Amino acid sequence: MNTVDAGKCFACESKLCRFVPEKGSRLTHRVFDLERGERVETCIKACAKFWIVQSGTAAICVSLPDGRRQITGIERAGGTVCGPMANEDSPVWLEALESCQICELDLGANMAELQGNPDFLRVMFSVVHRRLEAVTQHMITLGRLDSTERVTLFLAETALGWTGPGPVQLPMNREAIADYLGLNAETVSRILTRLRKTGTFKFLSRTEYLVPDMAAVRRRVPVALTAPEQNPIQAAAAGTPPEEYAK
Amino acid sequence: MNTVDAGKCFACESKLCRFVPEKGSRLTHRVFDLERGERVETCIKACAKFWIVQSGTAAICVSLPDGRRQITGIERAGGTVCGPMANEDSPVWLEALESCQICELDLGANMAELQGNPDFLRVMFSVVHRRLEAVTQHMITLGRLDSTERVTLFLAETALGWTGPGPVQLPMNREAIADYLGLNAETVSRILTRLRKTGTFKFLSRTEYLVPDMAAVRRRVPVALTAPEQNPIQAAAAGTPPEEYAK
DNA sequence: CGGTCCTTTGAGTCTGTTCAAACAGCGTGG
DNA sequence: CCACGCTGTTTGAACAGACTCAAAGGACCG
Repeated sequence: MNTVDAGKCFACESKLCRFVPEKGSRLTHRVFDLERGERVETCIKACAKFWIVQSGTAAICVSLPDGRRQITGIERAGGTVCGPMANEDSPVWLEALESCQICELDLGANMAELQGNPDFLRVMFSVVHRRLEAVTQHMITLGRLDSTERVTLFLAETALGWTGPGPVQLPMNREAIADYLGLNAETVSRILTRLRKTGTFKFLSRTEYLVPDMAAVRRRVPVALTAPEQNPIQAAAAGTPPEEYAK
Repeated sequence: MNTVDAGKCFACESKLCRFVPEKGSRLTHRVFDLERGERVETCIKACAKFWIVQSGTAAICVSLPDGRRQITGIERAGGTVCGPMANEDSPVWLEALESCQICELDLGANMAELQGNPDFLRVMFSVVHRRLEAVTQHMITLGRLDSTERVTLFLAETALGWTGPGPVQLPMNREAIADYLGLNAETVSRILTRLRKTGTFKFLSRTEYLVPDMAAVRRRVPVALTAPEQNPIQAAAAGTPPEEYAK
């Protein structure tokens, strides 16, 4: 954990750190380097903290008293998670699915002032709205898709979000996938082998795969598969010249 | 459908109509009286429309090409639904679960101006954030609760949200409950009879019930059951004197 | 009184889970 | 280098929960 290096923030979409009053303060602006499995606890409620995934992949997790766990969201580099997303009922935390750098901002000190700042409010709206879209979509997955459709959809979406070179990297183990899809690890494993055998996906290793025919995958899934896009309000909110921060 | 009567708006929490430029215009500010089953279509995307439930109960519905349906939210009197909640993939509509009065606002004309209005932006944030909380919670229900827990939770939450006199009114049929809980109608019916027989809930009719022992219900459900509460950001956003509108 | 819609109940099936065991990958230490 | 232990994955068999299909029962309305 160390003071932020602005040069590493290029991935950040929300650029929320521009609203931190004293730039670089150790209390209001920190960077965590997490190894797989490590967590950042989110505050119970009414907190004005934000976490921005700079690199790696993190899961937003909720657990029930008896140990059942649901991953309510997966954030890749650039994604922002905000404190108000937590609710008081169950513990919510951010967990690194792979080595992960996470920037934590605490805007509590000047929250009162920011309440009158349209720039800030648009970014906040954008962050929350984007998550609402994702969560709503995932609700349909959990409520109305069978296990094969869930896994197929998950692999397809992961592939569409994959920007790196080479085969798609799966930064989660079977259990994490299961907790995201509302299944259990054995079921996920069984379905993955079935999808491999039918040739829908080509697995190079347990964590690398290719999608030979995305059109065929689309036909196997009852929802539209699109690369994430911005809506006009988000675009307006995020309308900050990136050059300013990329140095 | 007729021009709004301000006196009927007392239930509205967001008071978004104060941002409509020409108050009472038929195009930007309409009221729909819906009978059970009737719908209001939500625009595909990038629309600046809002719907406020004035009375009755409405469901936010999504359907898949093969007819599967998921109810992603239930809004009672006072609740606000906003256009950006729709996504382009699947048709999304608002459906009256019982006789329902819904106020539709179209803020498209002055959206550009409103982007700089902190009052408006705080309300928008509040509306979207409140739904995000509800949807996240419901995701856990769909992903990790078994059918009995889902139905028990549903009845308990409905009861906690019930403000009227007398027994709790259930404004949905079995199929709608099923589509909300990711089950099917027969399963819901079976579980309801089981819950009736074990005495967890006392049914006076198919749509009316009492909760004899809420503490016992809480013990049967693995999540905390609390009456809906506002967080500070929402409170700040909704901080408009209600008297101003109640006349 | 008949018709429609919704609900309940039953029987059988199927999907996904549980429990258990074997297997593979990988880092550590001898 | 190999043996060992750890962790995560795969696979199997049995089970349970939820679904499908079907039929009967109620409530309501003309």
